Amino acid sequence: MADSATAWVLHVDLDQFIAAVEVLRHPELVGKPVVVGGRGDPTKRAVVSTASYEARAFGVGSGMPLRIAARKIPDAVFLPVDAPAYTAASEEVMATLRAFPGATVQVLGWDEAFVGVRTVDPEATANEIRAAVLKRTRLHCSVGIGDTLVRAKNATDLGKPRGVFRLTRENWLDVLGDRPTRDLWGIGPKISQRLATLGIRTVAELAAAEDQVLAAEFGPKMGPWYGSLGRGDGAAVVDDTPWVARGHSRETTFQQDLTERTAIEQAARDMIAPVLDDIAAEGRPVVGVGLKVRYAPFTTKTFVHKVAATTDRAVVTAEIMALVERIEPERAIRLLGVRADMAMPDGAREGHTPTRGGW
DNA sequence: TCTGGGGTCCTAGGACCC
DNA sequence: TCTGGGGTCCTAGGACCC
Repeated sequence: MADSATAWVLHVDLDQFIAAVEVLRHPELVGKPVVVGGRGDPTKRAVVSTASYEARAFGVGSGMPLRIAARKIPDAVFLPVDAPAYTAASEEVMATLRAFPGATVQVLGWDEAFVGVRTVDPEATANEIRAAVLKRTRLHCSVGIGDTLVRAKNATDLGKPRGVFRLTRENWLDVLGDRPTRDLWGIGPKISQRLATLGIRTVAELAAAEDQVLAAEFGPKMGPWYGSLGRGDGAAVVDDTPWVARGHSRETTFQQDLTERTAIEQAARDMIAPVLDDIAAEGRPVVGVGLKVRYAPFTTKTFVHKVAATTDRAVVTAEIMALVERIEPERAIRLLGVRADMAMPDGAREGHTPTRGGW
């Protein structure tokens, strides 16, 4: 009874993570506009992974084509994506979080995680975490505090950079009520547009919308789910059960569109190998395969096929190559993707949301 | 201005069965 | 000639996230 601490959800999010990692090992880049994306060549087809705050001041941000970024900042520093370096930095950050006494850590990506804690002063705990991460990794982060996962996640942006912000049932609508629904995690451009056709434009309007109305437009699960996002409701307990991948894939956008059948087949074979390596590393059988093809300029088709459980690389390869046969040979190919899905073990964590499996 | 790569989950519709 | 009701499985497509 002496313990008056209560359970809180913290959302820890590194500031400009990828750019920050690059600046750490290239100290001469401090204060410069740094743009990380693709192979670091702004004349190629690729997009920005992360831009430093200096680059963002010029209007460059994630998802923007590198060509456009180069036009906006001709003398920016362009760097290639170095996934192993970011994975290593990420593991240091996550280890720091897990070392926190009593913390439950649920990783969401390279640069963010939910942390469940019991504390009387969540702001103090958040700042202790920020200090610990900075000390061990020299990386700055921001922390959102919430009484649910959704509220903690939405709070983080309000604290950025290098800050802390708290969102609870009490202040949720005061802070976010007048904002567009697009600002919410899980509401993208398409859904916010469809919501607008129902007369729902703000977070407060979404929070007040009836499940029945939302279900009629978006389906029995997604409709009510969007309503709960508007209220910030949902899970309040951080779940650190290990995540089990559903499948693995590779996809490639060609610098020049492919038109030759043999070139397409060779590209597919080249992409299958690393997928099979990923799957072999998990030691689980393949139960489905898929193929994605983008016909230039921008029409995407997918083909999927269930297969009897197998660990035989030749069988999986043959199944995918059979899908390749369905590509229309007379059309130019801009993108090719191959995928394999694995059998799920008993007791694996269920996905809870459409946004991302596992939270 | 021209749009990456790796994931996850939901919905609609057709096939098929009883 | 007109044609039920419920259920499951599968495929294709769409939407979102980092």
